[in-house]
Amino acid sequence: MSTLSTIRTRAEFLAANRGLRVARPGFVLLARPNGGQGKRYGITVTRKIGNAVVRNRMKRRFRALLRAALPEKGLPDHDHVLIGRDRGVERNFASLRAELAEALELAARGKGDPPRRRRRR
RNA sequence: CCAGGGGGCUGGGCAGCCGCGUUGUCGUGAUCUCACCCGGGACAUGCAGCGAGGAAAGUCCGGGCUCCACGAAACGAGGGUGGCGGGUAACGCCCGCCGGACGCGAGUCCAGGGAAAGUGCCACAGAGAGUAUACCGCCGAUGGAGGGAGACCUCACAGGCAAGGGUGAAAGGGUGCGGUAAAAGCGCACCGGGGCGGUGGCGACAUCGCUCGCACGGCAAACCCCACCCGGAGCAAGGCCAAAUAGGGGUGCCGCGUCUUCGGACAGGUGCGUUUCGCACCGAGGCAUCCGGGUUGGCUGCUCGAGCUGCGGGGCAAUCCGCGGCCCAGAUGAAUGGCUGCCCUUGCGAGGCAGGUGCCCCGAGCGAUCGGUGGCAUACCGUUUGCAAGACAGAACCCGGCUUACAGGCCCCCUGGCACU
Repeated sequence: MSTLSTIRTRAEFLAANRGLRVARPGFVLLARPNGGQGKRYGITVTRKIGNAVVRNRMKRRFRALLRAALPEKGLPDHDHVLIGRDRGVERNFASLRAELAEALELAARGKGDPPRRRRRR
């Protein structure tokens, strides 16, 4: 039973940004292989979304989503990062759940939007 | 009942399923580890306890704590505070009181020391703005000119005045009477103000008496003066452990010794051994500065504290004292949650609906009125049902304040008005 762990350093978040990218109305899912670290997740909600109360609530709801979905549908040995979007604030929970399942499936099949940060280094 | 003033409290409730953080003389373990057992530690899991706010916010004051600096201290610089008394660890906070301004009142507001130490400023308007002034105006007693027999009249030249008009935020005390040619603290009364004294009060101050004809406009959130207070930086403070870097390069300054047959020898430096001394290595580098490279993990600080609460007592109060009880977040990409149901509050909509209310109908009664499986209406009270909404806002070392944000609800005291008894 691989336990879910979180990613927490800035470098890991930046690395995830170069992986697969699937955008949904409420959030953007990033997925990237992490070289045998198991399933890990991270959440990013920027100041643009709202004040501390709004951001914290969004993180908690995302965390609840990920804990429910990842053990079954998550990509093994990948880092999963959810980025909050404006429309995800107080979005219907069932919709979010469906969108996450959809996004994970797309990611599993290797389909995603092109990485945002194009060509660097 | 209407309008208003002051103060305090609260900040949705209950339940179910699935989760998170932390604590435990707690239980479990074919797990890992110290070191094989015992035992300890780690990890997982079960159980039990606890788990955001009144502002956790802004980071504006005051402290605790930590490190740094410092001979006590004084003076100076810089910053702050500013009626008086009290509370406090302390404060720029709080309470009470004083003074002023506003309000019919309950009450509210005040950066509220000094303008008689000095400097400075007072825009515009206005004649004049702090050495007062004279635009319009008033007078013209006195002197002058003219007239008249004279009383006196005319002129407004000398001159007198600052009452009235006008300007302004402010015009060098105010009102009234007397006085005068017209005026003026010129005189008087009252009010205001200065000085001296008495009384009351811890005090700010109040009050009374005498006295002075009035001198002292405003601004100190202008400089300034006076009194009092203040060392600096902050939990990314500070402490411990682990890991990593392995000694690279540039520039500047100083130095690079003596002998030599150029192989070395001596002097010198470093390390080791207990030492005279021996062995090994170095024999050109040293210092300063800049660049480059590496680490930016864990534990601790870290939550029991100027703590919360009940009762009793002192005090008008802020608050203090005594006794008893309680343990109440410690996260770190940052726990305290996700979903659902019922209830509560508010708003919007729907159904006349077994209630109320109004009208009608029928019946009874002389009548007030009463009765009805009766009809209609219902905006109001109520009821059923559907939908929506439930504020401001998330601890980050900890306290005491201030300020700002905030849906709704509850309680207490007081004022003015209306009505009733």
